[in-house]
Amino acid sequence: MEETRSALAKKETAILEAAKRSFLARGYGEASMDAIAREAGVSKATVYAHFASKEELFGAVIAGECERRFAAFSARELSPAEPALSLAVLGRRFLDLILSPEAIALHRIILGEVSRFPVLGDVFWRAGPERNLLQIEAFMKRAQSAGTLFCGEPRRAAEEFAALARGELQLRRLLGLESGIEEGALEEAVAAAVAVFLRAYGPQERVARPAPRRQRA
Amino acid sequence: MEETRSALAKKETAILEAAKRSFLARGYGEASMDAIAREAGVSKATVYAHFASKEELFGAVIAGECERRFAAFSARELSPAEPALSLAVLGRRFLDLILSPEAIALHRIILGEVSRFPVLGDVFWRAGPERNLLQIEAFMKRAQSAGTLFCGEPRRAAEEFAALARGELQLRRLLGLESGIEEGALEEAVAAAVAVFLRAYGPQERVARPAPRRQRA
DNA sequence: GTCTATAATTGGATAGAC
DNA sequence: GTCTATCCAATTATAGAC
Repeated sequence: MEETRSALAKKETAILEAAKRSFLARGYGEASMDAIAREAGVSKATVYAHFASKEELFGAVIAGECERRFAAFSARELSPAEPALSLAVLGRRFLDLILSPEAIALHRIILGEVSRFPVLGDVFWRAGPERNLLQIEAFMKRAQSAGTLFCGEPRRAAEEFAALARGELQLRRLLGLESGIEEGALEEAVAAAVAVFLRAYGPQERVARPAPRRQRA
Repeated sequence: MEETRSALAKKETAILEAAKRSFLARGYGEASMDAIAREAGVSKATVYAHFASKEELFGAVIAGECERRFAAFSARELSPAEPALSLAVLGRRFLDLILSPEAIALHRIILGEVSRFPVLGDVFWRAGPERNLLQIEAFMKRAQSAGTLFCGEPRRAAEEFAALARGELQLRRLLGLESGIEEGALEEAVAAAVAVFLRAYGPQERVARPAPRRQRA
């Protein structure tokens, strides 16, 4: 019995793995059930014994991948006492997550297919961006309570921080530009995002700036 | 002769228009040359007389659409004397451009197909985001010269402002969430982006904030 | 250049034996 | 559940007449 269940599970896993590779590499349209079956080492009929259609297999792959990829993101242990440091760690974690080649591939697929499978939009949003934002928001709230950040609504601040950290990096990766990973550039981007965020909401007092020149009345 | 040229141009235009509608609505994979020819009112052979392949037609459509859509964006006439006002106009213009249904559809297609047609990444980047950023950067430079903004490198500031204005709005549209256009929300998003940008780089003097509580040594 | 008709291939899905 | 073999629809691309 266990042997049987194990064998079944193995085949299903193999199919899902092969499907994941095919879909992420080639997109829904170009991935073929033939190729998936071949790569999984089973016949096409077996694939259809486990998944009623190509669309269902696709949905299972994408939903699983969304859940798996974004589950680990957390800001719980970051201390609000030193916002500069914690935000830098948080920003770096965020970028590592959304810029990974797998996340980029997943992102591309979902955006490319969301008009055909509208439910993917919800699934992805809730599993990915929304979860990230909730974590960041929780940190903002703690920092505000601790008196180390002054950012008004934590949710809005979380979106602003995420937007600053992302900058144009994510879009450039999605477009296939600068696939080469420049470690220094990532650190620099995070540092810049933290700097501007703290200029706006940080605790430091700032010196007055020269008043703008005015036309005479 | 003119009749002939006009007729030829008309057919080519009709093909391009039909192809644009098909590709933007259904994506590359699901759009068929049959449907495009039918919708353009010509035979499939005529389509192939003008464009050697489906890929070539797709490339022509996308490149043309990128150029056409983003060409008008400009910040040249915005005055740097009143950064709050000008940034609000600029941000609103930016959002109107990138959130339009046509831009969203174009974005989806390109991200979905860029792994198959890598050149699309460059074409889109240069025609769209890069052009927008150059306009914004030019404004930042002028405002900095005028002494109304203090933002360091204008290019970085431009990316930050664009990121703040975009926030999560663009992603949510791309994912098909909140397709309903809420006019108020747009204005609010722009106002928030301008506010945080000016908190970081604006000319206003700011009051000191209470120092964070510290642990005793 | 344009059309009709068709070739050639591909890919999703299934029948039937085991 | 799994396999082999096959059906059927759709699609890209082209041949040949005008």
